[in-house]
Amino acid sequence: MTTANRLLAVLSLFTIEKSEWTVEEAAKEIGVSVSTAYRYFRDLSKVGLLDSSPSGKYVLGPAVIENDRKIRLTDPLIKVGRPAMQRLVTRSGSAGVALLCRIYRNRVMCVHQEARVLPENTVGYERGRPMPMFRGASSKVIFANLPSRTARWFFEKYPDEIAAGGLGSDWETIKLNLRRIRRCGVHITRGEVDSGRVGIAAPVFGPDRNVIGSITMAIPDDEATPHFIANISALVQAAAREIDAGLQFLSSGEVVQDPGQPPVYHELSSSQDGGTADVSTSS
Amino acid sequence: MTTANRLLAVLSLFTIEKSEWTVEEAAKEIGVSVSTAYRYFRDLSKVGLLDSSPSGKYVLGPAVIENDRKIRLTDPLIKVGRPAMQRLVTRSGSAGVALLCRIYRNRVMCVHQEARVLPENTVGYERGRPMPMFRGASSKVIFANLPSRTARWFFEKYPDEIAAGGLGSDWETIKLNLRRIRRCGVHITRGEVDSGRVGIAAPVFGPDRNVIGSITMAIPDDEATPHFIANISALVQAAAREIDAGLQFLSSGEVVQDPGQPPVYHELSSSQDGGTADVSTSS
DNA sequence: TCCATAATTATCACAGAATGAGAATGACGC
DNA sequence: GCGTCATTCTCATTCTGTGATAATTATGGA
Repeated sequence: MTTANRLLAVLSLFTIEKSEWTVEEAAKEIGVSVSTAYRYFRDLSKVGLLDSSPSGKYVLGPAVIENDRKIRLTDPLIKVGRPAMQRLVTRSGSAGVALLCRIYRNRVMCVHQEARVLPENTVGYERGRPMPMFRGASSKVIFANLPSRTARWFFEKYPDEIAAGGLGSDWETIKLNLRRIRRCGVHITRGEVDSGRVGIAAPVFGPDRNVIGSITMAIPDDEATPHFIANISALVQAAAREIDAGLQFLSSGEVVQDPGQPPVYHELSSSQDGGTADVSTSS
Repeated sequence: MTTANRLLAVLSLFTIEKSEWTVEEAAKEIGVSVSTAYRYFRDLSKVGLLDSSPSGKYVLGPAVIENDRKIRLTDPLIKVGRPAMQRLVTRSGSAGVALLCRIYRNRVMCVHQEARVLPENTVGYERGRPMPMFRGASSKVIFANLPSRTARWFFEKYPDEIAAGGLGSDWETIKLNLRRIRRCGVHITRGEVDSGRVGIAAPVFGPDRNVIGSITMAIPDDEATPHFIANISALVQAAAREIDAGLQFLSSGEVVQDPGQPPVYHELSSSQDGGTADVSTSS
């Protein structure tokens, strides 16, 4: 255990379940003396990552919120994705919510959401909440588009979770299911994450053509007529292609220090396979 | 410079202006060898605070977003403030946005915002953006309610900024202005932060009766009739008192691990001075 | 306002851990 | 497949973080 590790371990102590720590608690948990723990807490507080609340309790500090804003404003995926998502939500005419997710250490995490009506009808894929890789449209569509050896690695590490997600128990079956999802271009699930919600997701690819995340519309059950779903599937796919293109553009034209005026994307990316959505519901 | 300090300094390198760093750049900037910088980057990436994007560039990582969610879900101020703000926005009938701000190292920062229509009409007090202490209703109302010696300390450190904020150049004048704001209970500014917007703010006090933040309605200019402002002022004050009470409640009944059902607050806090708003516009 | 108690910082000798340079490995693009 | 760049490994040296206690500073109650 190095100093840096211990310092960061302190930061990792702060969870939703236990969001307040005293210096002594943390010292015991990490395994350092109280003196050292105080130094850690002081240094972390100095940069705003921690904040001391009354009576010696510490909590996560304002720098976290500030850093979050930095990400919101600079992350290429979010920067490119936001306008695409706004268009998606508007065009869809749905009361649902659009989600932008990305891979995060064997998990999937929502990094942005857009909706016409935002009274926080909290959805399972809440922003910042790590979600499993094998449940829900947003996750599965990513899983299906991973490089095959990566998918294989997941299978060997999490066979039970994959089976529980309804993707199969043996590698051959799984491979078939994943290919089907990949071929389809979108993936649709019903009530896997939130009961009463249908998720329609398409993969998002980075400049190197590897899947890096997904974009999803989560619509209420009662909107989910076949026709509406077909419509949204096309829109979701179009948005995904739009984001792909935007990311590619950003990574090529490296001169993106101060985005004087946002780059203009094709209204409907007419690239190779951005055609009609091959709708199919999978358990 | 200690190890912890250098490690955290690396994290602080990542700003909106320069959101991508290579290991070598950072090594030079911090003043360590490349080997060491790599260790730092590795440790920070391991806990998700950094993330390596292609071609050796690093950016802030997903743990930042995750931590932000932890704060949103656990910070007492936000937890208590959110429902109060939703009610405020609904009752106000305004197309404006409600802001919850808190003190942050000689600055003021918005930690939550609510609105009926959320098409991101970005307001100056954007969530996570540190703002000056002497401009705008949200800031000034906090400044005015600081303990007098703290206010004095600010005066000695930032006399020019205070003067620029229209609060006076000499301590006597400033003291009078601050008292006036304090007495009034709300503070109203026009176009100080965003042109075309009127800010109506009330202070929020912690369990120890010290000001810890403020709650604000930022409404469009054309809504700002005297009658409407009077209305909103009362609502903002009510919301502030509601939050005070909620914080007090939380800090007393420490048994708030799993909030089975949210505590119920008085619909309109009928406490000591929660009466009519003494509306007055100041520069 | 004062004191009592807890929270936090300062001190300092020593152990041990971080450091830096360069080699070795790994990844990636062409 | 090769060349280049990114990243990790190795290891001796030394410098820095550590821990126990003391000193100081908040904090809360009477």
